[in-house]
Formats: sequence, structure tokens, C-alpha cells
Amino acid sequence: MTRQRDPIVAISDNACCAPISRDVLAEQDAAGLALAFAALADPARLRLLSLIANADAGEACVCDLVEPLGRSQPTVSHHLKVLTDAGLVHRDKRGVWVWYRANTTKLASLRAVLA
Amino acid sequence: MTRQRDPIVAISDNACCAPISRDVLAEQDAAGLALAFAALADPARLRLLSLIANADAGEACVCDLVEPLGRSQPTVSHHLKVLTDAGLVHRDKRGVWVWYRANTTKLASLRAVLA
DNA sequence: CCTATATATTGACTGATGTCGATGTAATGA
DNA sequence: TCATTACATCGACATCAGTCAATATATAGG
Repeated sequence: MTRQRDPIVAISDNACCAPISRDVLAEQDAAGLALAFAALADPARLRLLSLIANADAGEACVCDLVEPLGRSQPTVSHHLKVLTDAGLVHRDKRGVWVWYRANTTKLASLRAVLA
Repeated sequence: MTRQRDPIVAISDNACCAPISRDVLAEQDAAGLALAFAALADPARLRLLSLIANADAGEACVCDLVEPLGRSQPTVSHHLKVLTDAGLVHRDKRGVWVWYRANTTKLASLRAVLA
């Protein structure tokens, strides 16, 4: 019998595991999920995500976020990096501007884990 | 003189607000949500929640959690307090044992916010 | 009472995190 | 080439968070 290769998955988007009420989380899965939830565990980042998701065409550049967030530009930049590293937003540099979009797939996978 | 304990405010089970993709989060709502997600932002607590939700009859006492979690009893107690304060689990002391149950309503409200 | 057991709290340590000002970098246009 | 604009990175600071050993509290059984 041929040993099947593990499917290659996009780490940032796919759910790591079954819902928490269905199977006990493995340490490794829990560690990965904790990183994602940590990215959501800050008011500034939750508002950023919300600002981006509600922006025209579903995307916003940093310049549109600094003022409504009420924090310094470096701080906004820092939080956007955290969100990006956690896979919660997509980053797209076009010219001088950097546009961010919410990663709805990732959000859906987190929702599924909480079921 | 009796030493009073700080009142523990029960965090509401209900969703504080519309899904993040529907309306821009207000600062205050974001702060509250951040507290809930912060409680999920730790591997030990995610595994605790999962262990509790998967336990027989949907509840587990601390004594059933220490060994599978692989952390000291005070540390487990600490994390259970964080989960309880965040409204993610219910606490029920019966005799010497304390039983914890997952708060599915609270989990559902967090899922709704991520939509 | 006394003891054993279950859970919580305290104190200390270490490492992570949010914030900002200053500075760096990259694109654009005059 | 130079200046301007948009964004990122760095360095510093203060605060917070996870962990454990030691200790406290509470319940149950003799």
C-alpha cells in the first residue's frame, strides 16, 4: 500500500483542526491558534480589521487608518504587521501606498474552531 | 474588619455588536472583545477549553485537567480563572470539587463577531 | 479537633507587548 | 538630483502575562 503524502496546505488560511468541542486540541494546534487569537486580542487591531473590512472595495491603505484609529503611524504600522503575520489580512503594495484586505478565509476558519 | 474582594463583573454572553465586516467597531466594543480574545490567546487555555468541552457530561473538575494539560496545579487554576472572568466557562463548586463547563453562548457570540 | 484532599492565592521571576519619537527606505514628481 | 510623501523599522520605556514553589482556604471523614 502506497503511503500517501500529507496534503500541502496554506498555513494561514486553513483550519488547523476540528472544532474545540469536537476533539481535544493538540498542543501544537493550540499553539498555532493562540497566535491567531493573540492577533485579535487588542482593541487597536480589532478596530483596524473592522475599518479595513468596512472600507470601500474591501480594502484600505495605511493613510486611511491612522486618523480613525487615533494612534501614531508607527503604531498602526506595527499592528498591521501583527495582523499580516497572523494571516488575518492581506498586504498589497501598489505604488507608494500599501493596501490591506481582510482574509475572510482565515476568519472563517477561526470561527469554525470556536464551534 | 472583613476584607472585601473586588467585584467580579459578569461579562455578558451576548454579542456586543455587529460582525466586524458589517460595522466599524467602536473603541469600547473593541476593548471588551479584546479581553475575550485575549483569554483565547494562550495554548494552555485553548486546550483547557477543549478538554472541558469534550469531557463527560460537558464538564470537568480541576483534578481532571492538571495532568492532561501538563502544567502545575496553580497554573491551571490561574488559567481557569482567566477563562471564567472572560465568561468563556461556567464555574460550579460542588463539595470539594469545582466543575467547569464551556459557555457555548459566549463562544457563539464571538463567532458571530468574526463574521 | 485532626488529617487529608481539592482548589485558590501570593510572590517572584522572566519574557512578551503596546506605545511613541526618531530614523530609515522606497516611490513619485518637479 | 532633490524634495515630498507613504510606510516600515529601531530603540527605549512601561506595563502586562505565564509559570512555579510556597502557602492559604475550604470541605469531607474519622
